[in-house]
Amino acid sequence: MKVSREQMAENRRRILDVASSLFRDRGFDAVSVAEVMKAAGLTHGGFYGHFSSKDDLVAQTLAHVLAADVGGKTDIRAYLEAYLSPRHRDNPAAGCPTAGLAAAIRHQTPAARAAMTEGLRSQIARIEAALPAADPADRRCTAIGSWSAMVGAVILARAIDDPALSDEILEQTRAWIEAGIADGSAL
Amino acid sequence: MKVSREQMAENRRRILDVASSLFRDRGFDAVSVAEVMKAAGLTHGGFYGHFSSKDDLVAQTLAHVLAADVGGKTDIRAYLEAYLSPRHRDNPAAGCPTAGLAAAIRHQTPAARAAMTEGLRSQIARIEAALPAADPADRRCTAIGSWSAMVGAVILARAIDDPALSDEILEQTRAWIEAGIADGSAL
DNA sequence: ACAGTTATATGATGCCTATCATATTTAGAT
DNA sequence: ATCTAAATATGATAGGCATCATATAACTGT
Repeated sequence: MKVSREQMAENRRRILDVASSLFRDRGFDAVSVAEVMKAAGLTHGGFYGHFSSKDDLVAQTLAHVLAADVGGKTDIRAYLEAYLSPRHRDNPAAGCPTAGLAAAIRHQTPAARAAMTEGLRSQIARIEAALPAADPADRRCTAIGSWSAMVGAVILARAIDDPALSDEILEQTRAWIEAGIADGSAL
Repeated sequence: MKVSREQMAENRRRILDVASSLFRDRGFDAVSVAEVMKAAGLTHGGFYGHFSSKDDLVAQTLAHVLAADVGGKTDIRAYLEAYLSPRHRDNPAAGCPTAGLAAAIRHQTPAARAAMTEGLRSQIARIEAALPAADPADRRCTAIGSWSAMVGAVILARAIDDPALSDEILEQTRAWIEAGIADGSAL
């Protein structure tokens, strides 16, 4: 049955929200359109009223979740600690979409790749801004290197079954990044 | 038709080889059992003579490809340069299985996770050994931090559609890691 | 209030794929 | 040489899923 304009907008938002969690949690392929709709409290039929295809949902979900504004000034140490924490590693559904989905984007449509490109660009800028003042070239190098290490560490920590090694990956990567931020940095 | 014992062993090896390339290239889900067999020059029916399920193939493929011995002493600079190169980024099928598959392993069976755990452990050891002598604790920190950054950078570089930014991710991550190796390192 | 439009629901359809059954051929033992 | 068991080929089977068709109901503008 028809619903109000705002209701429909809210439904759409809810679909994108639950899709982003489900995708982060289980990957694009393992989550069916019907499952997303059900999690949003709807049935599968209405899906194509909102999106033209599952690929479209994927792309829009990425744009939605990667646009998630980060508040004001970021405390880089606190961010690092939260990002490279067991808590973040163990909660992909609520965690960083880049860590959860970046590797899968290679197999998605151009629209999805474009969304990830913009997301990455702004994330790098965000980290650059949060870094202690320094030569801008060094700041960018540090921002990119640190972000690569953060994403890589969470992916690796999630991939293995040895809790001690997994914890160590997070902890050592954090120490390594902090060391790189601490010194004057750059070659 | 039946084939010789060695022929069968070679068939099995070829299945694992082509599977490892196909999986790295397109992901576990996007590659069908029939496609793997065809690429190995066989038909789909014989598959279950070699493996008990597709999950079994995935796990054995990982063990197979992650066991790929690395030759002798590694030159860390050369390794870094090759790993963080556009060439490696653009050839996932022949590239590092960790960069290509680590993120997907979260969704695989325990056997697959176990294979990745061992692969990661030995890769860290390999990098530790290749690092310039230093306090062992620092070496381990550097090895883990660097490996996280390498894997993360290739994943990010592959995920985006802007060639310039993608190149920059690789290049800056390389510079960042080299800077970390160069100085006395560690916090 | 009414009519028409439209958001969702219910109910197909058809494809793809993992897995299984059966047939065929030939290596390997006798 | 022959017989048997094993490896692969050919040919189902069945379930899941994206997508589409049609029905229903209720918002919106008049």
